[in-house]
Amino acid sequence: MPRQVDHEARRRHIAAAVWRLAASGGLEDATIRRVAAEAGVPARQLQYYFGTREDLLLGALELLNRDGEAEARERVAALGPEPEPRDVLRSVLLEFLPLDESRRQRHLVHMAYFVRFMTEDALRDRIRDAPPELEDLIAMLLPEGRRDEADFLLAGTTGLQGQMLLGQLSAERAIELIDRQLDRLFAPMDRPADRGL
Amino acid sequence: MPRQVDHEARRRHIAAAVWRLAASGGLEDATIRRVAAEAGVPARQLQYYFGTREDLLLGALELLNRDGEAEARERVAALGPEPEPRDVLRSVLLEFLPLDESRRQRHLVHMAYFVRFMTEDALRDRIRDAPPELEDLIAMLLPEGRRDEADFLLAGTTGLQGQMLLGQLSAERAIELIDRQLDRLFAPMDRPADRGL
DNA sequence: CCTATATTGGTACGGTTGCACCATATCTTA
DNA sequence: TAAGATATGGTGCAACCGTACCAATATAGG
Repeated sequence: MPRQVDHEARRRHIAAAVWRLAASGGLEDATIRRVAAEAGVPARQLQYYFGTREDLLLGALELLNRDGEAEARERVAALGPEPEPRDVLRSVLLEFLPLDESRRQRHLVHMAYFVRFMTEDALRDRIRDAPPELEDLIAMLLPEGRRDEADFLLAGTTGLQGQMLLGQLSAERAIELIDRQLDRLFAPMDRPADRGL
Repeated sequence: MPRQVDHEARRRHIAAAVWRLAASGGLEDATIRRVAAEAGVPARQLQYYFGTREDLLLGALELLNRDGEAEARERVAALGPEPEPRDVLRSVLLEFLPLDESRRQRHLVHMAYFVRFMTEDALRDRIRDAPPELEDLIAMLLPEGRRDEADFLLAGTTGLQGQMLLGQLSAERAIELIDRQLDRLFAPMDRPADRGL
């Protein structure tokens, strides 16, 4: 057999080029030739490692998500051995905000894929399976597991994400808004649970 | 002078074709030739009424926003002469949800423009001026004008919009979640304002 | 060493893109 | 009616697109 090459590494290298282009100009900028130039490899290599352009975009998205989940898990783990539920929840929510370049680019790329998510059935199915567990997790971390508050909390966080990406909202303000909601939801229970349930 | 033509009507007719294409396949599907075919006019006409493709996309967006604002104002006005603040607020928030085909298409198109909003400076400036007044309005409609709650309420609503567009959330559930938040924020004030301020 | 095969390179093709350009038609005003 | 501005139509061009195809290379197993 001929030279063995680390496929995973090469795919990741190419995928990173897709991310950069998609984040700055949308999916339409991620053409095969442009991605190849951005990655510094011959265009033919993209064909070899990903196949068609559709496969390239899908593959790049999958790698992005994998990286994102790993990063998120890492940050939650960094909270220590037995973290407070509130801290875990806060960490999970903050994962949705573009607080560093890594997260910013990731969310930017997700936005670029958004329209395709909605119209192309292949993508649509893939996304409709994951998120219920996320809402479940948030509800579990909330005192008394208030589902309505959990759902709106998550929605609010993704809303803040959008405003931050548009430059309408500072990181400090976004975090402050989330902390205010957490203050309320984790408030001492010596009164009738302010209408959240 | 020659035949006079209703420019505004023609531009709107063409813009509607842009919306349909952008809503179903993203901005990259809104090529000059495709838009022309969708609108049933020669491609040359797009050049005449909009100029370059960039101008076409910008013009189509502007018409979309104008239509959206008009529709929203109409629905608020339909509440009657002296509506309750809560009803006005609810109406404003529901305007962000894709509750009918008109709003659904409008928000879909906005998503298609999203990445460009973030990167192209021309668009970026245009969007950074409008929204503060919206948050102000919401805060004003809220009892005691709690700014933090107002901001998070708007963020939450746009978050629900995204989930609905992805088919993850039903209209009923989204409205229910908003109404729960309104229940809480408009709750009687016989106790110390549940930590919102 | 040698050969089978994983990997790379380069290119060519049919199709589409945005746009500039030229000619024509149509109608209002002078 | 003459004329000139407004509006329309069609075509051509250079650039780019995705991808199929063919050749060359390099290396691991025999």
